[in-house]
Amino acid sequence: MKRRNTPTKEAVLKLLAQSGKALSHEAIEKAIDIPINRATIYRVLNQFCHDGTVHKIVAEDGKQYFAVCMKCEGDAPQEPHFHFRCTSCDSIECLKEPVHFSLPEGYEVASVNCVLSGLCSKCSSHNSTCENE
Amino acid sequence: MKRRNTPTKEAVLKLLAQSGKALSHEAIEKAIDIPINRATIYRVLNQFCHDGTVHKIVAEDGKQYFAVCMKCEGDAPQEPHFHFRCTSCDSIECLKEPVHFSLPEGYEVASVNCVLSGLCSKCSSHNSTCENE
DNA sequence: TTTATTAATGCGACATTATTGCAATAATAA
DNA sequence: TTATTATTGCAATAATGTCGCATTAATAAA
Repeated sequence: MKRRNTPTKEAVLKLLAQSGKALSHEAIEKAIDIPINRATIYRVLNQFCHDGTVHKIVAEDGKQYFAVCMKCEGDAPQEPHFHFRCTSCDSIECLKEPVHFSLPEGYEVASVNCVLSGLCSKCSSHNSTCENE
Repeated sequence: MKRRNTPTKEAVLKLLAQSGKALSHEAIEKAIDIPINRATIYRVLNQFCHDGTVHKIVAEDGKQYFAVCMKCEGDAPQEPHFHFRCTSCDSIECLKEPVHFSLPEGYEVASVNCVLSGLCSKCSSHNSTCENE
């Protein structure tokens, strides 16, 4: 199916790229300057995923987050990497850290979903040494 | 809050232990011989998690799966490990493979949720060499 | 520039997962 | 045997994500 350029797609992709993080549909809906329907956001995001522009992460909260593929070089086919979810500022970021593992005989991996949760550097330092902003 | 032994708890824990896998509330409800309400299953499972008897995994389908902590020795405080979700037989198992990673300065990890998806050895061999059962 | 094609969108409805309040039940202590 | 209160079932609810359908609009064709 041929793609068309629309304000919606541009806005979503721009937002994802600028934020540099993985965002939920809700975060996108809030952060974006034009009103976009929830169903549309999902359709756009899934299309991006299908086209390889964006990748999806499912966190332990069971929600889907979407991030551009990737600040890094970009030509390599996107090595699986860890994601970090800060439970304080509720954002998810892609880590440089690649995911390494070995599997028992006969197993075939199709996708990798690895999320570490806790406090990012900002929030952990806030908690220990600073006041909240 | 003090715990009480009930047929429900016994049945759920026994099922999880016997299966050796991570099960969803739905799988538990189906597999168990006595009828148990969905809400009750979740409450029991979350209680087990809280008590450290069971751990929770969230797969890329966004669903929660629960597994006993663990066939292995059991005295060590349960090292984070990979989980494998077979998309064919739709089961999740704990892998021996531990999760290793390093984090940027200042980050603090509270929980680890790593799920690999694909075909387990049984299903991948069925696909390539055998008929379906 | 105008028209035709069909991808994209908004809306409402829906399926699913998970949680919560409340009254009834039952496990344990007294 | 009785009292206490953890546990359970039920119904209601919140939230996430998907789908069908009619309308709109991006792009190609005339």
